[in-house]
Amino acid sequence: MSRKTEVSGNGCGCRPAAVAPKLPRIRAREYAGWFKALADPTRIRILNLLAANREPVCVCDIVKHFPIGQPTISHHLKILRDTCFVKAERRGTFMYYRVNRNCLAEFPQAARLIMDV
Amino acid sequence: MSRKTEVSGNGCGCRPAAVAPKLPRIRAREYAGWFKALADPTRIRILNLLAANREPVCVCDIVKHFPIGQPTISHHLKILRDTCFVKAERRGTFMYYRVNRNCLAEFPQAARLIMDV
DNA sequence: TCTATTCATTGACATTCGTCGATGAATGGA
DNA sequence: TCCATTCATCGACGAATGTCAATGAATAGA
Repeated sequence: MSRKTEVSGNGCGCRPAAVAPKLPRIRAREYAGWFKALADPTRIRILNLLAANREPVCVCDIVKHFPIGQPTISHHLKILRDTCFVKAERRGTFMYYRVNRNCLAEFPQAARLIMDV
Repeated sequence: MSRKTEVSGNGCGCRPAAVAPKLPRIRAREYAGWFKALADPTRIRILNLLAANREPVCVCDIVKHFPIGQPTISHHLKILRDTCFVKAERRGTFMYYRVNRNCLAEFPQAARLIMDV
């Protein structure tokens, strides 16, 4: 019996085999999607602006606070909408955005699952 | 006095001006860096594997649980090291990695600052 | 109906990212 | 000293990302 075919999972048997990750691939991809949506300083500050305003804010008022164009703001808002970090509602010509606090509230739970506690 | 030069911050004065984001640009960039480090399913599962193992795990044992090559695992580990999500320690030829639980513990606080609560 | 305003979408571009194969550095053992 | 093993780094590649200018869709008001 060669050393290559040993039992414990690693070649030499000098240390215990490592436990596999417990988080399913599907959920890892879901969490990664959430984090990816927040992996941009502009999106974080858009979220923070919406959170700092009690009332919903329309896109043109968001644009005023950033040095980037309106299409880019719309692009970021779409990403935040698709990950349900913000909600949108239209009033006439305007689109009013507000933060979805429930969504961010799930972060501690996600952190616990990743950290296996 | 034209409507363009009105006082309240938006052109028509029909709604209150939006409050600016409170989170400083510097901190937004810092948080985005943290989230970016977690914005990949493989890195999340590497973190979860390290968390599921009480003892530090060497790179070759990590590699066994993923369908990607060792250089790519090393690349991900470097990103997690640079953002201090994991710590490394060498023992002879081996590099042993373990999770840095303090770092993930700061997430709820970051979430609160972003959400302005 | 026509015009102005608000916002989303498209297409393009440079940059960044995830992955790989190849190679290099460090360590331990023969 | 030489070799085997472990891990990091480099160079390259395709895919995804952030940004913009231009355009389109929807709505309100004249």
